[in-house]
Amino acid sequence: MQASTVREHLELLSRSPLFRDASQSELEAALKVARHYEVARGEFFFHQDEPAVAFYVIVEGQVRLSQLTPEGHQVIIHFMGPGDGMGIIVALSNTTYPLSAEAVSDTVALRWGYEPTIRLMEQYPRLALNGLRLVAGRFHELQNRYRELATERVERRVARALLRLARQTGKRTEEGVLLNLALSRQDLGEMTGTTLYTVSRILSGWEQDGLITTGRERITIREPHGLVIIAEDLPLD
Amino acid sequence: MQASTVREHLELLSRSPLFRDASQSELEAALKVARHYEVARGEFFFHQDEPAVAFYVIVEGQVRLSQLTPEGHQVIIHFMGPGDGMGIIVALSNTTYPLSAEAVSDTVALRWGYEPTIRLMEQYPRLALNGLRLVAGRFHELQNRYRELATERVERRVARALLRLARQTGKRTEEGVLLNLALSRQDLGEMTGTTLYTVSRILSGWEQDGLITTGRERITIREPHGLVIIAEDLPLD
DNA sequence: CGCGTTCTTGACTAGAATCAATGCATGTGG
DNA sequence: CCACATGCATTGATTCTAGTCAAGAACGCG
Repeated sequence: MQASTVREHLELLSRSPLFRDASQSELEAALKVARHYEVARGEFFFHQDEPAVAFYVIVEGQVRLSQLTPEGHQVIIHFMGPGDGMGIIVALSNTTYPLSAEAVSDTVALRWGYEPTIRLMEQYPRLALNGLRLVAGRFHELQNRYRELATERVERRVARALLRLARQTGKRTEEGVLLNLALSRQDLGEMTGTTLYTVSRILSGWEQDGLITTGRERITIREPHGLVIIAEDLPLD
Repeated sequence: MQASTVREHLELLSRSPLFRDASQSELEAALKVARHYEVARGEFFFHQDEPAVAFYVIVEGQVRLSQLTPEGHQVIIHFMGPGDGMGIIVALSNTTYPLSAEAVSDTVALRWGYEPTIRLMEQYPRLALNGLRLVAGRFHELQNRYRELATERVERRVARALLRLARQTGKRTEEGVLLNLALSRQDLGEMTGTTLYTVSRILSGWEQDGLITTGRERITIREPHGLVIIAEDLPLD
């Protein structure tokens, strides 16, 4: 690896929540046992139910985490971008991956195997604690989405999903906030526990109201505030 | 604390997943910084959105973990019994509890504060790793339930919930497996993301088919196999 | 330009929520 | 021990959200 790349990676790691407050030497020790790993668009980092042998921190690109039901329905659990870690939890628990990780664009990541990770964590307990914290946040989020799914209407869930995506991967344009991500109606349905038809109807409605503009696998949010009103079920003024 | 109690606690901890493979000295160190904690039926260990200051391992009794939506709907996330740990995740991430923990029967627990826990974990990385593993399992389960909620019908979800509860707190009787837990239709609804009316209708149906017998806050499963068939959507033979 | 996706829209249906009335247990106090 | 209050459970009638199915339009790519 080139020196400049190493420096970039160190820089990225230091900004990644997993390595928060880690010293320079810890970062270097971690990076030393990491492998550079590239995955092309459409390829998988790992599949559901495979034994978990490694965890990854994304350097560049975007990854979709999804679960497949025995009946063949897909459920999208999360999208991830640079700095995010995948599989941290399971790589340490010696089980199988509970979901599949697919690159939705060409993706570069750092990869840690099981043994090195364990050694690293035992040596630097801070990393294990950070891992726990990180997982805590993810857990927290999943619980909230579980609650949403149990108690809220589809329209609110879709509104929330869009706002979340906007925060994660939104890109300001003069039109509004563009979701910088190939995102089909099907995908949105799988994220919110509904069908592509219902999503289509909802988006059409919002487009009529001027809240968003849509295209094939493209959505721009013109009035984030309007979506917030729907997501939070506020009275319209 | 009496010596016999200490011995019991050590015994319990050694069987608790959090302290799996821990040495006797680790257990003793952990127990030394723990506090005995009792909560009467109907009282709370902690409430949602309070700052997380401690985690607990249940010694005796049963605890219901639930979330309250801004609109006032309640969602039951989990029931816990002896040996289970609550708040492990958040107590280490210095945030707030994402849910409330209510004792559904008089409950005895061990309690660890934030500082001692951190020190313990830094000293014995194994505990942090175990914590991670534990959370991984819980995470895994929550993901599965999220997927269920997104893709499955109410009847299947209720069937699964009953089977889960039977595994956790079931008690064999000559009638079948009794759910040893005051469990109202409302509770079941909040566990499965539906209403008490729908639950009532479903249970009535199953009772007609001879799968279960019900009473006020009491359910006995006569034909677990029948429920499995519904839960897994197997063809009936 | 033709082809495969993705998206839209309409008609219909079904599953489940909501509302309302009533029936049962359980525990309480006279 | 009975009358009563309270909370839990059942059931029916109705409504409505969202799923299903079908047909065709729009888009982007080779």
